[in-house]
Amino acid sequence: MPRPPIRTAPGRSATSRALSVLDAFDERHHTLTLAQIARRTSLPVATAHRLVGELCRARLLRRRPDGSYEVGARVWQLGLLAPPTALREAALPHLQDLVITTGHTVHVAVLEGRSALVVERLAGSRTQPTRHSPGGYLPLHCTGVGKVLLAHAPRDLREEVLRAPARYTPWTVTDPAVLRRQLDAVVMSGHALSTQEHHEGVWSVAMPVTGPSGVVAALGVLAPLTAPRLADVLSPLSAAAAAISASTVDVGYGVDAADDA
Amino acid sequence: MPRPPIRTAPGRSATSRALSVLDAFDERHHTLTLAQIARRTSLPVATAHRLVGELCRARLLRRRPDGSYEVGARVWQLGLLAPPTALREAALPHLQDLVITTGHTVHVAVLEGRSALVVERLAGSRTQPTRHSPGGYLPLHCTGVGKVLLAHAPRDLREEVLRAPARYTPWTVTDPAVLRRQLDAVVMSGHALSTQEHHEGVWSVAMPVTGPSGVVAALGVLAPLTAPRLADVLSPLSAAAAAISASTVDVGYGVDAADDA
DNA sequence: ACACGTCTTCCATCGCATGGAAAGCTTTCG
DNA sequence: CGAAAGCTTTCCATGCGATGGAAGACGTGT
Repeated sequence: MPRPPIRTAPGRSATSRALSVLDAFDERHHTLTLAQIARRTSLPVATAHRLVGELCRARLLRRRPDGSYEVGARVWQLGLLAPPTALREAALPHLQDLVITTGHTVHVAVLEGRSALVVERLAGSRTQPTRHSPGGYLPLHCTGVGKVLLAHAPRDLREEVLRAPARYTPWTVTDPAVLRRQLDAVVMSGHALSTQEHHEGVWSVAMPVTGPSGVVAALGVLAPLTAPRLADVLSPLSAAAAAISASTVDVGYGVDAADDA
Repeated sequence: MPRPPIRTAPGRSATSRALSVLDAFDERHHTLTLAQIARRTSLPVATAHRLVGELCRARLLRRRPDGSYEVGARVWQLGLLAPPTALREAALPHLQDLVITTGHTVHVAVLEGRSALVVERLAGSRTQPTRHSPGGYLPLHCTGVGKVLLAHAPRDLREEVLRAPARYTPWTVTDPAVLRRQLDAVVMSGHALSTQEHHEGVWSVAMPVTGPSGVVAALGVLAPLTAPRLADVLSPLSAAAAAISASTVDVGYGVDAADDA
């Protein structure tokens, strides 16, 4: 019997569909069943089934004994080649120093789209095993690291972000004019401040980490409002930022080696 | 003018081609140009160009200012969802303890195909900033961690690996019968030994890390031949393996939460 | 036993991936 | 300085293979 013509593909390319399967996984969904993947990607089950099979063959996904799927170790391996890893390696020892000297939580972030991507974060008290926000995003306009990155970002991105700054707390600054002035001050002074603008009861200072070609990341310290003076943090923060900048010089511009077949 | 019929696709699926582009990147090639990618994947330049464009749109690749490509931060983020990350987080504090008490280099590895995948590695002397073999592979038949993993692996994998054990040093054991006996001993004794079987001048001991459903990883200590007695290492190694096993219990079987659109 | 949800296989249709060709561009060399 | 070599990008006619509805197998709950 002739089958009625299939409603066929919307417009997305074959590859983009396969990749959207990967996007179905996130912090809250480390493992998914086929049906869940189909729903979350809005793909027909049959199509999802085929794509998932391909991704498993490429080891980007792994089928678990119970039949569900998880992100494969291959992705982790590939991720080690991405820029955040090199920065993370370079920064880690200095982050530890900074945690020890300040006693507060510290983190490093890079500019990623219209957000700050947290590359590493170390908690202040060693009692807590570092709930890992690494991999998470922070807003650019109301966090210390975000302001540093935004202040040194291209003009157009800066203006785009200032167009509609989201409010997180009663203290969040949402006036573009005020923010513009703050960002100019960040460039001048070399550090950025945020006081309860993202989370109540928390303030942060951040400074830029520079590479061969300008600012590549931001280093920030988080402290409770009750914590003493900014002055106590600025000096070690500055030292750590300089140290990371120094060890980052030879990172990122790596191999240019011979060609290959 | 009518174009001669295109030689068309060999047989690989569209998706597999796109993914093969990712495989073009490795430890020695953090950044590649379009032409290099085309060569390394054996794809026509035009095809590679289109695929690379798609991967960039999905943020799995990033175009660098100089025009070349690198693995994108998105891959790093996805990699954080993969099993090795959870294991790594759980193991790290205990690895540090073990490094301090033994003074030697330690590492954790999981079974990946026919190799041991190194999940984390910490150097003994703090002078060296840990050349990161994380992400690298070790052979199963001639390393401490490899033997532990192989000894607890399914029968068929075990036999497959024993079929043709590669020689790395004059001390590498390549006799299947001897290896079989060693592996049985590993299961009985709870630890595996390798003396110069992989690298000359280095011996290693390893023990299994267990999860809810058997052995999930191996914890190993590397030491120079000149280092003193095995007995000095066994006890702290055992303690660390137990500690990691304990904190790994709730890892891997995570969210089974509500469904989703 | 029936209803429901999941996973898997099958296959007719036509959308879109494909790759040769040519143009624009930069770098290297004589 | 002009030519040559290499890299990147765009174009588009062709037909391959991605697509998704349907049906069957399986497991589970009522």
